[in-house]
Amino acid sequence: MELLDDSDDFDGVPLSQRAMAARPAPYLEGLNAAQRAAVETLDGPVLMLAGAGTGKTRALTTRIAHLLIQGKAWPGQILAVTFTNKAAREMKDRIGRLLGETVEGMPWLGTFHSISVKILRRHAELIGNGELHLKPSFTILDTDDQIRLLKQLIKAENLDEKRWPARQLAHLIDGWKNRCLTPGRLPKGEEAAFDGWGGRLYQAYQDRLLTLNAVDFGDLLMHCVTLFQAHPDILKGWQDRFRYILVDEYQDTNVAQYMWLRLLAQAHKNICCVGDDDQSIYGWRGAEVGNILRFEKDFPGAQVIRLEQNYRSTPEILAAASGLIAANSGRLGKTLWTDAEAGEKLRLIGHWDSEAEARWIGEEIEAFQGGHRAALGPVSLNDMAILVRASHQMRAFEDRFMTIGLPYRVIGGPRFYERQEIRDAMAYFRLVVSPDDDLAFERIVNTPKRGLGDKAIQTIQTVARQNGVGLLEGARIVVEDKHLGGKGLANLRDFVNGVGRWHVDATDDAISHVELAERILDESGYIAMYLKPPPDGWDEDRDGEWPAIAKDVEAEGRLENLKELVKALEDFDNLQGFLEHVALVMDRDSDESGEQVSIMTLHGAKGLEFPVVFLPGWEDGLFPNQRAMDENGTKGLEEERRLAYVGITRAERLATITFAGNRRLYGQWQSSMPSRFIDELPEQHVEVLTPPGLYGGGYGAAMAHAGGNPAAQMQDRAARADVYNSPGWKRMQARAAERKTAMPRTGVTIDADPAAGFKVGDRVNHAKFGDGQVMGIAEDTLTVQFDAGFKNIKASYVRPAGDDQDVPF
DNA sequence: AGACACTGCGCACCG
DNA sequence: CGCAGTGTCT
Repeated sequence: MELLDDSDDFDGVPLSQRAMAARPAPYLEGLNAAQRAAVETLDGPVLMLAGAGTGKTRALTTRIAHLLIQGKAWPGQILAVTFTNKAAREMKDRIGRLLGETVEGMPWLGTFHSISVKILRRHAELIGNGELHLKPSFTILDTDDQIRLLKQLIKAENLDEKRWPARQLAHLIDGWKNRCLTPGRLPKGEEAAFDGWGGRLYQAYQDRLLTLNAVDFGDLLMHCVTLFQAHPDILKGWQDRFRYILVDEYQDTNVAQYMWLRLLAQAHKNICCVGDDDQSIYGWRGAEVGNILRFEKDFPGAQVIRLEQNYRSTPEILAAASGLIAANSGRLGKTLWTDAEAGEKLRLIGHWDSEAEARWIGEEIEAFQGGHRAALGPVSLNDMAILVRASHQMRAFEDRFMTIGLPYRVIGGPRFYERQEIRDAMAYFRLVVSPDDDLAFERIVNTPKRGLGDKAIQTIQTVARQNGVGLLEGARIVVEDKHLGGKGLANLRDFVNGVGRWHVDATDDAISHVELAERILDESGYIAMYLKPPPDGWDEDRDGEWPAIAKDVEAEGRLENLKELVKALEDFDNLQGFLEHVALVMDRDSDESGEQVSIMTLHGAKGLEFPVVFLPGWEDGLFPNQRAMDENGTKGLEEERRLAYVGITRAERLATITFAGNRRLYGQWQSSMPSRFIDELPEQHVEVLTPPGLYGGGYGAAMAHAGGNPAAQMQDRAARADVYNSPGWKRMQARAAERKTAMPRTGVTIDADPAAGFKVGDRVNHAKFGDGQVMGIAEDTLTVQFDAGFKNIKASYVRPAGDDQDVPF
């Protein structure tokens, strides 16, 4: 087959001639020796061990620019793989900047998944089981679809969904796919997983995916590998094409990705892998640190280049991080160093509970922002981040920051395209584009409510199966033959006709795909679902059009998201192109507007940096995470330690570690011990803070004990336990216990006047939402109408409007 | 079919 | 605690 005929691979003029004539290689200036070696060692296998903050991305992008400028390869002959879309985007930007122009001609710079899709689309018909095969138009299922599908299969086998949860099976199958184990390749022992049903259900799932013309994320990699293995000629074509291969975050590759890379690199061995074994934090989802540790064996003659000069952090931060990670075994070993001047020690502080922790961090952030920490000067909110171990920790901060009106942004969490309304809208688009997309049909046939319940769906399914057609076509037959009665039938007819109409529209140039999308969402009644219905007796002819008002704040947000979705369509030529993009790439909306503190998980923070970093929740069980340790023993603990290392090394100038004595878990208060990682921090680089004297001398004294004798604390865990057995600590616990028992579980507040004297109609002020009016009162919660809409808010968070006093707390 | 109450379960995460 | 999934009622 002809592989080199694609226009997208070779557009753009040879960069080599143009750029080389003009300048002698200014892009190499300012690189240190190691970086320069990493850039200039172009041929043969190279392992770039790049510690945190050592200019890895710079080396990588410069290397690509160098390849292009030296004329070693065309843009279309370089394969550059990243893990996240964000990383891919950033690399594209930076290469563009290096070359002084936008490089549209790097078609093979992307994530493992996006590149795999491109490859698979060209050979889809070769993926199959003999009877069925994929079509190039295959859809990519996300986790949600995957679970729904598995649930159906488990049901089909008459298994109890409680005893065999689909989630668990999904996990199992993902694990197999991560290791490139097709159903046929499962080792004997493993197919018996899931009480003996594992192998069988896996096979059934794969078959079902084929009939749906669909793949899941794991398939993208696995199918590529099996394709390459079964068709040497095709593999050869791709090997010839990709003359140079670069891989970012190599320590996070799993077995499937490793096989994928090896197959592609085998022929010419021009592969450059970049990674840091100390930052391997994805073992729990199949990443193999072994891949990076084994590189020199896999690629004999590999050159290993170490990037060890750190340009990001102060010596204190580096020393603390290095001291911590030294406790891990089996490292490749790196010594980060910096010539930056001395900065501040890491700070360590304990708090009574997670709320106190959030409160304190909030105050610190405000103090930094106001410049009240002289050493740093005023710090922008954008330059501060809170990095948590588990996402549930975020809530305490959100609550607190909301209360004090501190702008924040949560990074991670449910992503844009995972939201219900987006997925619904996408299902509409999918069904319009591919009428036999049964999963899309199932998702939206009764959304909005069309009076089609379980029974109606079953009828449609039966009819579809009898006629050997998809569900939409089945529904059409149901409508024609009137297998259904009453309202449901009429609604189903409208629905089927609507999809038919839109499908025609989609192939018609008369209407743009953006307009079409709006039309679909409108005519389907989907938008109306989130709008206030007109009152009874509202007559459009007489009263005019009922204005579009969202039902509530939540609906308002959803409508906003839908608007954004439609707007995003403008960047594409048609719906198909958009759907393709969204399945893999669509990120959450990143409104970069204004100054905001970032809150994110440690996993989400990898690759980022902030001048000021807060690391809350350093308690045994939470961090290191109990489950990680239970399930993976020492390996799990070491991965947690690497995560701690990643966290500390995000900080440029100041890192603050905090822990709380009590934390709510599943709604229950639990007390906990400070993290064992705290013991592992080199004491000379840590300053133990005494918390503000909220609780009198006892607590302060206890902390002073911890701070005054760090050595004792370091050497002997029992000594640290002493801290928490000190009289002050005990007094505090006793007092808190009193408060807890006084705080009844029934939810009745102790406050005699829970609504704090507010009555309906009062004007109130809230730190974040501004002025509003009380519309309703339930116990201690007020319903307040702000400019931003209605909010339910605890009475203690608002104050009478115009009252200049601080929020009572 | 749809609304509502009740019960049991669970926190990493990117494609 | 918050959610999703189930059961019960109208």
